[in-house]
Amino acid sequence: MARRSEHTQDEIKQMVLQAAERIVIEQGLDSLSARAIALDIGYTVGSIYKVFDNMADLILHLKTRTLDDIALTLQQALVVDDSPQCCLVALSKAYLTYAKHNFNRWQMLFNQRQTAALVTPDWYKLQTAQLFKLIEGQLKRHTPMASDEQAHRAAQALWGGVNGICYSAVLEDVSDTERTVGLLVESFMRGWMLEER
Amino acid sequence: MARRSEHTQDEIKQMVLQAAERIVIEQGLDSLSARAIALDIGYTVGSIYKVFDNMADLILHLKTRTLDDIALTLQQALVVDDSPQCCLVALSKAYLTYAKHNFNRWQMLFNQRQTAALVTPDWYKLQTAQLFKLIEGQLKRHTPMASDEQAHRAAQALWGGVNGICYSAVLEDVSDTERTVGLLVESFMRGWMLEER
DNA sequence: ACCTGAACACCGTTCAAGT
DNA sequence: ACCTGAACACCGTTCAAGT
Repeated sequence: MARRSEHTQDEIKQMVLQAAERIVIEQGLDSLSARAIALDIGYTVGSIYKVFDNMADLILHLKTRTLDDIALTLQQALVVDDSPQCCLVALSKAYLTYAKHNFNRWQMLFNQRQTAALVTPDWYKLQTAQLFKLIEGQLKRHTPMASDEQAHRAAQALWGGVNGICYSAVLEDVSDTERTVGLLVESFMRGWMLEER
Repeated sequence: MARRSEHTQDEIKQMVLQAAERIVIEQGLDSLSARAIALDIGYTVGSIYKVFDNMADLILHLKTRTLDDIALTLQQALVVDDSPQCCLVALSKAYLTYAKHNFNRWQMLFNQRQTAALVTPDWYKLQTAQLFKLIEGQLKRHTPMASDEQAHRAAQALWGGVNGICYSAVLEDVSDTERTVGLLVESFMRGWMLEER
């Protein structure tokens, strides 16, 4: 069989990613399979393994795309003139909205399906770190005298917290999560500010 | 084939749960399969489907056991005479320690593998709600004038937050999570207390 | 009645063999 | 060189047939 190559390997890679993303968005990560992707792009499974090491590798690349998407959404939620506190509330609510509107993609980020075996590569860690940098920036704007280490830890606490609320909100369809997230951010900021430093 | 029944259905159910739990603890949820359980208890897969609807149902029962275990651990972390704030810090750190020491079981709680299809039954929701009640209790002890609704929302924010930090701590092996959790709880409490009510 | 064994429709992954 | 098709070792789930 085989056929004259109609696509470069790089084109196939992009086709695989797009098809996989569509499946995740429409049916969730559990429905993602190499065979489903192959069917979608008109190749056979073997071709997928030419451009990705395995499914875990592919999923990691899907996650990266989603992280990019989230970073973009958060950037757009920032209004330059607003106070740091307002910005942090805005970022949190934008994140929550993203999680609700892109449920399957967002949830994929926290699903360890097979990925557990994989060592998280540095470029992925760097990317999640960049999301935290966004929070750190606002915290340092809010409390300029905070050290890098303090701002870093506070960002970890605050954003980790926001993420946790989103998670339980979505898993246990809790209502009125916007207010809960708002309460966390505002209480935390008020209390953090007052910490002896 | 078939053989004279050596165990009641209820005994088999317990054997299945115990074997499944062992597999999850030792190898993680990804390694759990009906065949592996069957092999372990000396029956065939068919027997599992006599006592559980499907794997999702079985996993839900495993989750319940873990939630019970966590509730017990948290109860033991409480020292009656301590201040509410100290209790909340103690609860959070006990939870974090549990998550680290029982990684596979704890992570199972947040894995939606197949379970997504299932509607979360009320008894499961009630059980998670009871964990939150533990937090709510301390919050009301701390600020007796808070309404039920306020204490509930604060518990949601605070415990959701603690959980989120545990999650990112464990996924991205962040170090020094104890201090980050401490910072969240202490800052939140300080800020919550000062909220106009 | 209880349990088995085999089947069905799926997986991820590999690789000899075709073009 | 590129791609296929079939294979291998797994899944979850069902159910006729044995005891």
